[in-house]
Amino acid sequence: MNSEELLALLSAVGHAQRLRVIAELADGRLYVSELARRLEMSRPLLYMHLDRLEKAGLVVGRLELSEDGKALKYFELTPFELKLNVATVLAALHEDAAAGAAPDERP
Amino acid sequence: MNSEELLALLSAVGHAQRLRVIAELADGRLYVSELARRLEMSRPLLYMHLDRLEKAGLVVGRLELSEDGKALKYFELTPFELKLNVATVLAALHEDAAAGAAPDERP
DNA sequence: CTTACATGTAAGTCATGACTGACAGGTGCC
DNA sequence: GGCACCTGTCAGTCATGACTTACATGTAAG
Repeated sequence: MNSEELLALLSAVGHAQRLRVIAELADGRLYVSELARRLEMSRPLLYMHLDRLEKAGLVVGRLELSEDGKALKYFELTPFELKLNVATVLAALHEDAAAGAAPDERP
Repeated sequence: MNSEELLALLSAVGHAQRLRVIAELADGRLYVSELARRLEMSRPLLYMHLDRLEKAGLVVGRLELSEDGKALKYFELTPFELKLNVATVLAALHEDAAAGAAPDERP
């Protein structure tokens, strides 16, 4: 994991609203409108947060057709586990340097 | 750990510059001006980042007098370790709710 | 055909965090 | 005194993230 991925993850989780989104999805998947109602949040705003979370790999969204033909966009949590300490930070920056110095594994 | 503390921690670490600060301090403590030079960052800016890190409990600063009487503000890393997953998030939000509902442990 | 519910996005506002430059002060050294 | 260091903070700019309102689309049910 490089620093870009690490930053995406940390800055995604490091926001009060997104913390609530994660908590709400912990019980199981939900579609966007329903989730917006539960969190009392406007849908466009929720979209942004879900975008952020999805880019960080914390949630995945899937558009589905319900039995009665309605389109519903379901989001569910991706299991994640990160041990955050000094070593993690150093490793991420280290990986950046390695990638920058040697973009390809073997010449 | 409640959500406020969790957010402080995550948003503190979740920034490229502060990642570099942490990495630089990993080798040992440094005083502000020296740290600013190494990171090629203006001192006022560095102060802000150090503030943020200190409030999150990731670093501690101590003003010391060198042998020749110069005042130096040394910063050093505080060992930290956080396991970040869904359970952590839920626990933090849970703690908020508990504190809000029952501010005192026993009546 | 209107109501109700869903997705998706564009446009614009607003607050905040990130950053700069300039200044105040203090000490030691030549 | 003047230079070379340090600490600390204020005032201001700038970019970005967070947020709202409004609209376009589609389907199903009454």
